Amino acid sequence: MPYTYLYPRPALTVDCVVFGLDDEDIKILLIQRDLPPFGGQWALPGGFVRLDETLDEAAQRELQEETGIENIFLEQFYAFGDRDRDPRERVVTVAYYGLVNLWDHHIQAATDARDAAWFPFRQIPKLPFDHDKIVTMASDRLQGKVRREPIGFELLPKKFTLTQLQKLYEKILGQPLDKRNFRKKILKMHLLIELDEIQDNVPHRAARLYQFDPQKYEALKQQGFNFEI
Amino acid sequence: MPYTYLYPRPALTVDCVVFGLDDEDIKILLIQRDLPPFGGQWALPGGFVRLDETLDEAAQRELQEETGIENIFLEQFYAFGDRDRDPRERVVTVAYYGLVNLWDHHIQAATDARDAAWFPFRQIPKLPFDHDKIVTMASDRLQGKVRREPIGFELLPKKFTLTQLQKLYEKILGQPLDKRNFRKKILKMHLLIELDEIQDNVPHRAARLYQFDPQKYEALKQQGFNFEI
DNA sequence: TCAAAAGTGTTGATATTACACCCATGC
DNA sequence: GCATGGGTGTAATATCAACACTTTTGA
Repeated sequence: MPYTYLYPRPALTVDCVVFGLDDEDIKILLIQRDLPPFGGQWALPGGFVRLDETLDEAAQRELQEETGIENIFLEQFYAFGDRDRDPRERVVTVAYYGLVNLWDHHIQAATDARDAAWFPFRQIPKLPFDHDKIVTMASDRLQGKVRREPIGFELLPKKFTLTQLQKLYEKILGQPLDKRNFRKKILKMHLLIELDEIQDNVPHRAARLYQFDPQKYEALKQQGFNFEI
Repeated sequence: MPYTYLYPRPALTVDCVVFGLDDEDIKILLIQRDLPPFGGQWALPGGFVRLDETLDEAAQRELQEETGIENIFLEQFYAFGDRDRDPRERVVTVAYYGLVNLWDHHIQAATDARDAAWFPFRQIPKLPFDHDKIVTMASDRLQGKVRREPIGFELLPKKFTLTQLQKLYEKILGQPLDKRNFRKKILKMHLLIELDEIQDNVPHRAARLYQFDPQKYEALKQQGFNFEI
């Protein structure tokens, strides 16, 4: 069922750079392409935008279809439109970055993908198209975002310790942080609710648990408060 | 000469939010649409992306065609893809913001536009499509950009005074800055070359002229220097 | 009693803000 | 001599970076 237009149009796709965190390295989600071009190669999940969905919806859908991951934090960051970025024809892609923790999200390959897997960020294979460029830019944007907006909390369980939070920031920012200074800075923002609970079943002194207070954050933001780590 | 595809495609356009500075307010460049939809209304310059040009090229071309402004600083900032943003059909637009000074760039209406004109930023008419949203987001992005990258210098003549520079930042940021602190901060960066020249033909004490040093900036940036005002 | 991580303050350096007067020039 | 903008310094405060030991707990 062909579609005809008066003028030629580029194809429009979305691509997703999803960063994943577990106890170790930061990882990135790739799929093994099933179809040409670059069949068999590992690449970013993504695909064509349909007429009945927004760009954000297209990104969430493609991610779900190709990797099984649903309903995660995804933010659009750039449209890549170089002439020859796709060997088949002119394709413009709108790129998203996302962030998930690896405990809550299990991947499974599906549509158009033989396989889906997490790769340690420093050991990503050479990617097809301009996906290397997309990944680099996504990483930069994520770092900026995570410093300026409290999105890191989405990766932790509801109740978490300050050390867990610090480790998370160290992994995303790729640098160690001073424990005392980190705690001072975070607590001074008054965005965390100190709970009357402590860790359970740990083979050492149990740490106090905290909870992020999104309402407080929204309220402070109204007043011009700037989150910054 | 119709073009046929196997699957339907959204149309792809670019739109430009160009901010202009002169001695007074900050202004924004609009065109009066000649064709439907919204013929006769003021809107952002922009148009369809061709197959043989990158997104950046499309933005520069449309701007040139519709307003006569050429070869300016333009940066892509977001793709807008809501389903009903265009009443005709599904159109995704990649939006750019730009910055020019009003002395060097004279506008003239052309293709698809009856007229082109600068509107004071606070007196923009109601715009069609989702152009209001695009303008708001462009303004936010521009402010972030101008604080973190020395793009403000592009708006001044090659040789400028510190007061000119300060006035420029005050207009873009929409807030007054302290003269002594501003000068301290700027000079401490060592990005300005102090010239042996002073202003000419001014009815008061002539101010020293400075010049921005882009090479120095690139060198410092390599070393992790962060421009920030 | 040992291992493992939790928790906690101070100090010096640096950056930020607020603020007011004299200077040079052209008219 | 006056109007106009040019140019300059300091003190108080806030922020940031560096740094090490004691505490608690379970095994």
